[in-house]
Amino acid sequence: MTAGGIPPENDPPAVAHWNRGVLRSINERVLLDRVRAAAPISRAQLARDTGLSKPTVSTALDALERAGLVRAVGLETGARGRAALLYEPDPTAGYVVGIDVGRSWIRVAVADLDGRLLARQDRHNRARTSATMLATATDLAQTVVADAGLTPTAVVHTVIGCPGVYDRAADRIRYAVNLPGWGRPGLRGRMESALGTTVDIVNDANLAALGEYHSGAGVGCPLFVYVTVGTGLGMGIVADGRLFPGASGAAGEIGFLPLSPRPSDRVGHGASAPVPRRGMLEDAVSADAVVRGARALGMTGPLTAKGVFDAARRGVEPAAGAVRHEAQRLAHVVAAVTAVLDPELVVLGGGIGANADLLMGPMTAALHELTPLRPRVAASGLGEEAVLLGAVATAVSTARERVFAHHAQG
Amino acid sequence: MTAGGIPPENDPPAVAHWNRGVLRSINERVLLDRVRAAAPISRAQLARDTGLSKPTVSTALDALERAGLVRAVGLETGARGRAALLYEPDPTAGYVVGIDVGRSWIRVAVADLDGRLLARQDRHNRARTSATMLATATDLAQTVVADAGLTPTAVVHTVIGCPGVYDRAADRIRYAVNLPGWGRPGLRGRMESALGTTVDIVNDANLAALGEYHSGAGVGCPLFVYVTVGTGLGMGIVADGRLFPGASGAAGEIGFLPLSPRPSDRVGHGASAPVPRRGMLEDAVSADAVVRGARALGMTGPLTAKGVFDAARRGVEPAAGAVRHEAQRLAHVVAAVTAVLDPELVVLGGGIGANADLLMGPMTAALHELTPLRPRVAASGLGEEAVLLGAVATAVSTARERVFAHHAQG
DNA sequence: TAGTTAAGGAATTTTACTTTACAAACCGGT
DNA sequence: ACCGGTTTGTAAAGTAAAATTCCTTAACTA
Repeated sequence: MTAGGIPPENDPPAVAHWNRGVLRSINERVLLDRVRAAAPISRAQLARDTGLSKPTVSTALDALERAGLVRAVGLETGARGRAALLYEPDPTAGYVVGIDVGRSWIRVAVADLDGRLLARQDRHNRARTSATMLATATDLAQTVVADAGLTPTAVVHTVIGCPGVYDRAADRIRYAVNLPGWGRPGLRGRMESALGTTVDIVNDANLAALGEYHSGAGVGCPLFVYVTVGTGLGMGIVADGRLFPGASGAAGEIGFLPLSPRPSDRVGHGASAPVPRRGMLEDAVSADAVVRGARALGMTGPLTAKGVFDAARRGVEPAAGAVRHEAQRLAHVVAAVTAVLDPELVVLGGGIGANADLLMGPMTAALHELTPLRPRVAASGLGEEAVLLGAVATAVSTARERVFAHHAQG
Repeated sequence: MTAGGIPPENDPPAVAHWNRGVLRSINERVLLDRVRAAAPISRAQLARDTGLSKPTVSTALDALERAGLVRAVGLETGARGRAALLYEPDPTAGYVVGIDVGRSWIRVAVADLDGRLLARQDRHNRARTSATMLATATDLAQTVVADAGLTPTAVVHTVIGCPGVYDRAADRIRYAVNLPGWGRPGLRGRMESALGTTVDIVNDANLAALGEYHSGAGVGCPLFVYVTVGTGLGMGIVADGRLFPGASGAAGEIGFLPLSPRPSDRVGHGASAPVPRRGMLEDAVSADAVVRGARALGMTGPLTAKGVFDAARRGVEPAAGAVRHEAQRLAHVVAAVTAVLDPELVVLGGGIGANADLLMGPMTAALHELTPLRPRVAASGLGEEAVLLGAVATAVSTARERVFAHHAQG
């Protein structure tokens, strides 16, 4: 009959069934968002806020209540007319797990859909292989879920933060130099079957950035970057509340920033490179560099970056000099990022955020000499908690989507 | 009665009039997009593609046709059954003007809503004041509109590309060092009253990036940057087809990239700066730097960047060396951008794009030594036309939105 | 206790979609 | 030339969901 032997199934419509109750879903979504934003709130107020009619609000809210997404919370009394029934989002509609797999600590937290932490535990990360680290994390997660009095099936979603760039297509982590075996493919699938939830794996600096956006120094900021300096150098970019991941998830990997050619333009003769040597800025800015700088200025003995900062705080001059130099180098990093991205705000985390009292002043001064662009600069509001809180916040967002989608379609 | 003397106007609904025919608008929008994507196309095919029913498609398409947004274009004959009436977007529903105010040329083009150029003119930019430049541009625009046989009122929107960063809030251009008087506030208002259309003012590198996205080397690419090197250094970032403007519109101003500290970490004593001198990479990479490099390698006489490239193409060794050095420096710029943004593609324009045959090889080789990230690198597909075509393409997008919105709401 | 004000809900109308049915138009074959 | 097969476009009927209108209920106020 037709060309092929098998009658070709109609191509799936470019717009999947727009008309079967989609408007209803949209309205329910709008109402749920509004309840989240202005809880506790009455049906009548919702109608005024959204422009929907009262009957529509009522039926939609009934549906949301039956689905367990919102719940009545009390009566608004004291005003003139009839008392209003107030509603709020039901945080027990689902729970999430956030995990921070750091180089020395593994932290796990459980939260409800409001983002309230119900339980958490930290454990020293002594494992040095991918398998044991994964086992520690899942074990800890199960413990914490039990601590919160939840069954594992109540958990809707898990977000794991770790160093490196997770390549979703290949299901493996790239550029995670310090975690042996961590680059083996299939990580996500293993985590999902071990935890019994969906799992997202996200770079730790990116999660920290999202954490600062949701509850730290970057709350509500439409475009900011989170820069962390510690063992290495990392950055997360948050634009309009969402991560800017780059084409392969590697946006913000400023450890790969190259060292620029000398400003003096005196090129050598022939093939002698005008670039002094190839290398990454990471070596020049990370915690080790602070120690190296302090040694070069005459400090002796067993030194750590923290020790140098503490000494500088006590007024020890070589340490203070090393700190000033670190501020200079950091200013270069921030200036480079600023020239490319033009963020409104730069949040400093990691070791830098912890020593912002010393670094911020000279850093901003150096920055102002380097570029006419003037982003606000602030210290992290969450400190070491940033990654974990970011994981939880991201998981909550995803879980909210999923719970609503399940109600609307399933 | 209520608290305040003036009864407070109800807050505008958070969701602006969801009620009145929203679903209809959405469907009409979907249909119009589909007609644009697959013209010429029949009502029956539209129904199949969108998942809407045939009657719905018919009534919506009637509305679009009455509004002048689509038009019947012929009959599909030769197939099995009844001949189908075919529709296409009506490009005469509105027209746009694109203007490229460059340092030496002012270019103007008029296009219809399909983006087809109807007329264009270029004129040498001899003006050196803001006022005369503006007068030249508006004069040229009016001429070109007349050339196209249009009345000025047929033009819906104008987009102007120029150096610098347009600050929408302050209505003035910042960082446009080479255009005296161009930073005076009120530019947009003056242009709008002079041209009788709405006007957008956009950085020229950003427009070139959009041009490459719509019809150049970056067609359909979800994340790419356009880097232009000429008198200065500029960049535009396109993510998901839209410009990434940054917090103040200055994203991509890589002329402000700082020169990094020396990689050798030997900090000096006391306050002697570890940063050799403050300065911007722009000086080290722009066209002038090519000439300086060539002189340093022994070339004499009156030199231009173009001359150096031509000489290198003829095999003159000092020139070839200068080009290699330029490629090295350019690789540093690209590596820095890549570390921050992780683009899928880097499009090279301006003088670099014109000499991609010489630069691309050594540039990518140097890039691969600087970073493990490997963005694709390509030469501009539009050359000197990029800014103008980008202005037109952007104006077409805005005009399409506006024309449809006018039909849906007005 | 009566009056005022606002909330919630029922009945009705409006809008805009789908389904079903059908006439019109085109092709190919006899 | 004409007829069956096939597809397009439209008309009529049916349905989902929202708006409008109107009414009851509940709380505070005088």
